[in-house]
Amino acid sequence: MGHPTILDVAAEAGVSKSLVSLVMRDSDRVSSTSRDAVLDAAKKLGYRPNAAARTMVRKRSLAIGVMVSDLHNPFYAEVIDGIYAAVTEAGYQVILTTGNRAQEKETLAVATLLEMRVDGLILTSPVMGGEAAVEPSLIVPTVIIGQATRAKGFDSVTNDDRHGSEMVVDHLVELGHRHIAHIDGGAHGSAKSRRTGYFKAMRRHGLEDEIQAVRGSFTEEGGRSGILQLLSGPVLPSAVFVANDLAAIGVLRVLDAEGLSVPRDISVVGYDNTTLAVSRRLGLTTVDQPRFDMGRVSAELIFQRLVEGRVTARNVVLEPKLVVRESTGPPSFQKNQSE
Amino acid sequence: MGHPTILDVAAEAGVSKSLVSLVMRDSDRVSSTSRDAVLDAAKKLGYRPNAAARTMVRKRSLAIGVMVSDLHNPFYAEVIDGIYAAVTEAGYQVILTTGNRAQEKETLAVATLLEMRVDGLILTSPVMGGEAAVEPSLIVPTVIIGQATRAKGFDSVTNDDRHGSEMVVDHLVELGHRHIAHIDGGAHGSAKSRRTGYFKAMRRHGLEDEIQAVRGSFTEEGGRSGILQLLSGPVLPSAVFVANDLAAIGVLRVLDAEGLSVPRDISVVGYDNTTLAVSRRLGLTTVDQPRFDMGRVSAELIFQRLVEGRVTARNVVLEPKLVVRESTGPPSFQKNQSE
DNA sequence: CCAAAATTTTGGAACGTTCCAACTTTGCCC
DNA sequence: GGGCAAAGTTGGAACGTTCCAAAATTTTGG
Repeated sequence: MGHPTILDVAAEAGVSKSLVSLVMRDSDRVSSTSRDAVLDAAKKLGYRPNAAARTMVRKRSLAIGVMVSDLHNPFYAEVIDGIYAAVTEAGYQVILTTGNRAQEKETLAVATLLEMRVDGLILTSPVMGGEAAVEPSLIVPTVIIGQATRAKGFDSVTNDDRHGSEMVVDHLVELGHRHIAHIDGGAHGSAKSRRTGYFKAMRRHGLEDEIQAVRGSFTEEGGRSGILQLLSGPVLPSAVFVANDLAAIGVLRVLDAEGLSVPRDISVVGYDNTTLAVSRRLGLTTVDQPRFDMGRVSAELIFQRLVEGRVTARNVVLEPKLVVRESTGPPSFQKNQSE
Repeated sequence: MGHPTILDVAAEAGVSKSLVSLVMRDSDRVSSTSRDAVLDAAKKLGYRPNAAARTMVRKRSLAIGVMVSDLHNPFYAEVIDGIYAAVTEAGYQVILTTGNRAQEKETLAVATLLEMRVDGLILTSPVMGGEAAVEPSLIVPTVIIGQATRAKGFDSVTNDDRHGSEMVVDHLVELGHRHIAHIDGGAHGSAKSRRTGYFKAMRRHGLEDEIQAVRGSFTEEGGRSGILQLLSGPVLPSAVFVANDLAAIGVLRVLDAEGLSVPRDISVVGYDNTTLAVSRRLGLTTVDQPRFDMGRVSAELIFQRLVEGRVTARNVVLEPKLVVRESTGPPSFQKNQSE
């Protein structure tokens, strides 16, 4: 036969099913005699509560569902750590699914979680965009990580991309750079904010004439094509701010092949502080998003709705942090003169 | 009110609950008139099946649970891709939990899956070891990935670590190396097999006198301490085979700091072919485990038990593949003379 | 147009748990 | 030692679905 049930345990222990249920839920209104008898019987039979039955009668699962957009990107691992921390502290469980960066699979992954009747839903940078989360959010508290949104009904947690970019420019200016180029991440939401931050900071430093932004993407290839475009221009910038670490790696590869030395000939900065950035030989100066906190806060937002009954949407923006490594340094004189 | 039920849909569509159930399960013995009416009603109400109720009455969940030991390690992402491929093809769903490399959290993660009544269980290199899987496997088909085991009752999928190591030594010998050292991965299961493969291949090439194995671990620090030990010896080996890529990165960092050039002064090989290995400037020669296939085969093993009724345990060993990059080359003459 | 066959639809039981109100037992106090 | 409160225990209803046997409807064929 299959799994033993609460009734099997009750029979074995010589008590009623209700009492077994109480013991399993750790009630304090059970005599220690009965408790021991029940626990012994449960152990003997290898009893394991049936979450499906519990979920059905309680009308909640005590589980938070997380749709991870891309398991290959180590960025999310730490976000999930933060989610786990807050969720388990609240006595809930975490269930993960993944959408593999494909819209249709994401929808499926979310559907799976909703059918399981998770009590809350966290979506990490869904490709399907904020809009697709509106429907789930009608049913269950929903948080989107990494995608600011004006859509009502659900919460979001992001880092301040604009400010992060400004910090990058500030850092480079402080080192003495003036001609600072930007390879952007495309039309994506946070790519746009990073680009805006770059523009804003350049202007603030009175460097509007030095602004040079080329189109790229959040991939290695995006960085590669961006830097090739810059290299083909009349003047090489003394520093490049690339939309993310992955693209920055593409830039470094090209510079390496061209025989240009970093940071002597040109400084390079990324964004995200992924493990790629700390890779050997040359550490990449980059911007660190508070990943753990982003996860933790997301879970907390859910419990605010679940426990405290909050109903108005909240968009939490966390501060990123500049991480200076060896890929940035003062500009060389030759470069400045060639201007 | 909360989620609409099958009864709400039935009332809306003017049919019985049984008919709604039939439509939801895509039965072909439903008139198209009724089908349309039901689907319209379901859409209008935003009906979503309740997996808990379904699981309870059907006594199976149509879900395969996967305990991922470490989300930070990109190694597992591709394994999970393989699992997804096979599982979704079979019409099942994948549910993930993670144990974060902590025995107690792993147990919890597995318990969560078992309480959800998953129909199959896949554990990726559990720290808790094979033994802890014996109990679950009594209840549900269980596969362990990355840990060969003689324990009965569950299946396992591993790569042939021993053979992989032999290929590394063969490659180095072919390049002309004789003094090949090994930094091992500790007492772990696959670390032992990799070590054994190294010994075996060295003997096969008549290089037993050149054998030099030092203790390390599957971490960057393990590689670092291992190479420092070798550097402090009287003679530097002309090649080092490190237990995994992460540790190999540690080795490269130290060599870099010491001003030693790879592969001119010394060749370095890793294991696992993680993204670390393809990182910029210097590609790491390493051994690629067929990760996708490991995942796919794991899922298939489960379905063999579930569908075909297989009961005897199977331990599948897949062939790894040597990936030659720039971190290996012929030994320099000086090094050989210094012998 | 009728009977038989085929197709479509239906209500009730079951799944394993929690909740609740009610029942039984124990402990306490005068 | 009797009464009362507190503590401990209990059975039945409910949760939302699937399964099943049976009922209702439609189609077929003579």
